[in-house]
Amino acid sequence: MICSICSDKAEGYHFGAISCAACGAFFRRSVSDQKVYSCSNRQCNIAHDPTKRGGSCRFCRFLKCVSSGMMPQDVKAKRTASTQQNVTSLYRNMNQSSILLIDQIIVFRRNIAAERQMFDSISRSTNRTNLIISLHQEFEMLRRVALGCPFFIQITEHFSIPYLGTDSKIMNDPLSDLLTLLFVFEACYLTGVKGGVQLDRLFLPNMLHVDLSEVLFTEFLECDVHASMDPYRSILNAFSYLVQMVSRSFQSANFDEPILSILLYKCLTETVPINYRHRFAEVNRDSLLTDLNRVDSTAFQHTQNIASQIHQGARAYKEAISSIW
DNA sequence: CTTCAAGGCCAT
DNA sequence: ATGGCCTTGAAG
Repeated sequence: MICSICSDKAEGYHFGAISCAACGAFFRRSVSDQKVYSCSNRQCNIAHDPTKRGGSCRFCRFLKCVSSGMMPQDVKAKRTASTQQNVTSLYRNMNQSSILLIDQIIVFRRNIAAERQMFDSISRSTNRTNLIISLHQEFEMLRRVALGCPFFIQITEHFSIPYLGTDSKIMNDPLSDLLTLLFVFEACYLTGVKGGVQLDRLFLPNMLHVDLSEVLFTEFLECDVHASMDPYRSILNAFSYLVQMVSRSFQSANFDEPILSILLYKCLTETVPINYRHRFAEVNRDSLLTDLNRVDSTAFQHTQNIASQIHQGARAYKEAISSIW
């Protein structure tokens, strides 16, 4: 067997890909230390070369690891090993309605994933025009799926109908705040899961991505004509914040689906304007969170921290995006 | 029991 | 920072 990253002799699977121990160790360090790499040409040769030590480009090596099938989620999966155990004991500690709610959220996220129009280019960066088009598509889809989903209807029932605006107003109604939050949530989750944290790259849910290394991001900002630089400063800040803070937290917390669902529910219900909040939703949320705290207080702490980061990130993102919407 | 793969350690 | 070597835990 040969290593699918550096073509050296492989010794078996590491984090989901056949690789040598060295590339496995490199990948593990990259993820667990949350390194950030950058490279201007992005197609360096990664072949193993015994004559030089540590010579190859880290950005490209990591990219090769990911594209060869290594999964950041698998780092720290085994030794802590609590994931599966915690999920079962989490379910044991919950009442039936909480379990049903979590299942609904899991189905909800899967429905969204199934409905989503994927851009085929996983490895090609986007430009602003593509970004705007994909945002419109994404928000239309989120709106449609969300309003067909019972738990979403429940938490929004006090305001959803009168506020169903059209595109021009989309950033100004409470529903779009929820959709923005969904979008930011999925973007940060994916960025963590796909190793975008190391690549300084924000993955959007439909697999477009935005590079944040200085040169490439400047190109992104300048690729359309009428670019007075000012409004785009906030785009850079917002995107950087999402990658550097929220995606990182997602990656290190490494939640499984039920805990992700609890986090999402917490974020969504908190995004509903305070005088429109649904009483049952509040009760449900508190119940989910106390159950989580009882079973896994570390994960509970993470949900608290990440939730507040997501709220900040969604605010920054909304501001940045509305300037180009 | 054995095997596989993850994390820790540490000389380089 | 790297990668070889060792220990550890889970799965078969």
